[in-house]
Amino acid sequence: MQVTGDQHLVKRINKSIVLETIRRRSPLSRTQISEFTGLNKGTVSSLVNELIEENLTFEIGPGKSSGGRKPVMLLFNKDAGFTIGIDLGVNYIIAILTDLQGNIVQQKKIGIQNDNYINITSSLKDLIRTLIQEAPPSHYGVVGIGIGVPGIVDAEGFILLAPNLGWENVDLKMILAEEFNIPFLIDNEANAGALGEKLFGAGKQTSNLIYISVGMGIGAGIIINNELYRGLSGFSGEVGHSIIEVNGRKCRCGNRGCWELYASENALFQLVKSLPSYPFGLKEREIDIDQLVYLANGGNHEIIHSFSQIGEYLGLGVTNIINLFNPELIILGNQFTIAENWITNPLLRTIESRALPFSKKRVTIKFSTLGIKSGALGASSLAINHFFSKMTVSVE
Amino acid sequence: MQVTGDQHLVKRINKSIVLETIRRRSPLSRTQISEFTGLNKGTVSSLVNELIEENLTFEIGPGKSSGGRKPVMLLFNKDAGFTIGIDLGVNYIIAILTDLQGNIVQQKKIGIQNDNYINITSSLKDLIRTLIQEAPPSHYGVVGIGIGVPGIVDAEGFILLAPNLGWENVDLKMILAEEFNIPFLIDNEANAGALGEKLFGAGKQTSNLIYISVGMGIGAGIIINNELYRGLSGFSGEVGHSIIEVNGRKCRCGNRGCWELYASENALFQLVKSLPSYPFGLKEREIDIDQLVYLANGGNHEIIHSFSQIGEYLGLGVTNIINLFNPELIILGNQFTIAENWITNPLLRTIESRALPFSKKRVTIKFSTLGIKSGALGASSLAINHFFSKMTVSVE
DNA sequence: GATACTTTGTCCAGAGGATAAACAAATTAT
DNA sequence: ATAATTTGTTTATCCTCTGGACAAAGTATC
Repeated sequence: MQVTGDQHLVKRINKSIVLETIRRRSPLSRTQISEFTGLNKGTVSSLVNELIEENLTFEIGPGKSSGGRKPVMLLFNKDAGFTIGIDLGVNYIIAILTDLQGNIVQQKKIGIQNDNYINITSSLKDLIRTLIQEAPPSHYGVVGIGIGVPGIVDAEGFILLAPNLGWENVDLKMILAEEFNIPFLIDNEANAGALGEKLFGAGKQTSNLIYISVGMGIGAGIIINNELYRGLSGFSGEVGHSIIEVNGRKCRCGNRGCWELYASENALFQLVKSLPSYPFGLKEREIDIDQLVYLANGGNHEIIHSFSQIGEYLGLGVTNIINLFNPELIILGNQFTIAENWITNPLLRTIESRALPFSKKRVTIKFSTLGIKSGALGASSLAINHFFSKMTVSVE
Repeated sequence: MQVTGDQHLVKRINKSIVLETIRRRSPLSRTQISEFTGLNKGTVSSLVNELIEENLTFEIGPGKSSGGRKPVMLLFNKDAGFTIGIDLGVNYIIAILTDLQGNIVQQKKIGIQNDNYINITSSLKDLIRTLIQEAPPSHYGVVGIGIGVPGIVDAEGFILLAPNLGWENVDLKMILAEEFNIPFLIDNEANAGALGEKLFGAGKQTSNLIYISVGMGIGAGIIINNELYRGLSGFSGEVGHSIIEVNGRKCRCGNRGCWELYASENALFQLVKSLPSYPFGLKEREIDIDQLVYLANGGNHEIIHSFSQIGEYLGLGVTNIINLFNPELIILGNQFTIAENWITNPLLRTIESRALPFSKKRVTIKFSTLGIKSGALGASSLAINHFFSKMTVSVE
């Protein structure tokens, strides 16, 4: 049984369109909505009034006249509800509270170094509890909680495998739903990141983009026609395990020559450990990407060369992605972007010399600008998307 | 300005649904359509009557009673119009005439060995002219002409590059439209093949599939959520040029270590030429894939081993595709499928040992069953799709 | 074979929502 | 002060779907 057409569907479609228009273009007047959408003035009027009753928009008073009666300007009510976005990292949890436009109103960060499963879930619950309490009063309250996980998550939010957390087959959603009666949206952190960039970051103007998350491993989130592509079981984008060297090193995934063996944070650390002057006067536990960037900035040629080498390998995989998808936009995100200055040139050089001319010509490469909160923001955007998708229909 | 909802949209949506239901499930009765779709009986009745007036369906008389009045069975009128599908190969042109269900009613094949551009377009026109004349009389006539081209084609059907034909920037659509006032749909042969498999072949039941065309080069057509994914400029799927060997052989695309250097028909020929007992008593010009399969069937171990080696490399690229897309179904098509018996085992073995467990578990690998006409059928399906898409809307 | 029950497909009144046009209110231009 | 313009609401009309009534055409049962 499918979605058939009737008057209610028509109304839902048009109400979606009006709400989307207000979300994207407010402040604006009813007449402007009518012009932008092509809907009749009367129709817009009645739909807007319903949206006002539902607390999703409100009037902020008269605007400028253009030679007649002054328009009544409408604003999207971004404070009608709030979302919580959580970036569940390997060593940390970042949790944010955002309004419906993704503005951060509250944030927490805690360390979870080598913590076990019980402690992590308990910390998660604490964070969520606190943020819910700190949420300003609003009509819809906290409408959803998004969580980005460094691992393989299926379409229902079930965590199949998160190697760096040591998790396997964890139904995080169920565990959290015991305490909180709020929709949970759990997804791979690369998927969350892609959506975040699409809604709030460098990808706002773009309907086809690929977000490449370079951290300890490599993952990718694919947005096609403004929608996240999830593949068959919801865990596409395991691009870190594509083969770029047939007889390359062994990977713990069972394969050989996987891209992330040559181009991730992990790969960088391996490389750095083999350098003559390692450990550069640092204690071993202090070797992390921030320190390495610091050393590179200080002029350490060995480190600079290492970054350059990893940057080239990064470029190889990005080239493959460009050739395969022919995307408008590639956004590089996660930890490794800290090294942007040291990897940009080798990265772009590799792409320039290797990618197919046709695809290369129109693709843009950007680094994420959402910073350290990009993962959490992406997770929030899962929740925001979910909240609006319930009241939204589109036609093709 | 977007698509807004009104009564006409409702009607179009429901008429689409009814037509789709008839196309897919006929013969069936009005009541059955009502049950399948959830539409009211009266609504179905009036929409079906319109479809009958438009010659897209017709009544074939009473069906079996299930304890009451006999239903009037409806059939999709597959002969309401016809399409022409053309596989523009490197050495040949295959042209077929099909009904609206993709049944072949007429076919032609000609050789175009090393023919120049003028001769090829003139041959194309001849073929089209002939097939139009041979089309049975019908209400809509020839509703579209699809052409699959071995090269890079943009979203408007403009041929950017077809190296094996020696074509660059050819506006084939315009050239043909001079003589024929029929919609032309021109696309990469892998895209056409993917659509063909989705509509008529091994992919009927599947909404996410990838068709990999292995001929002189390798291309792929990607179908996501029942739709062809075209990327930014309409020429995604240049998967043959993904890097699988960082410092591998030079490719004429400018890159190194491209997959198709190791896994295509071309790669096989290179490999075979380096064998000790080459040319196996054949004249050089007789070395083609059919001959090699023939020799392998005759027990030639060197050839068998070559097939096996190419099969393994094929498996490497297929593994990458599986890891990246996590598709439900992979269909291997084009010339190389002739060697199915000799490459299946090494191919599957490689995938088995290399692909990520999660993705591997649910993917199915098939060989195309549409045979030598698969390209032309795919091209026809472009035209059929176009014909119905004009009268079709869908809601999400 | 007569009667009751089922199934099919059409018809019709009613409902919901969009549209165009009329209109009132508010503002600028002359 | 009057005319013209712009905004947003109201109203009459149109379109399409829906549910229910109904006629036609079967089957099942006694």
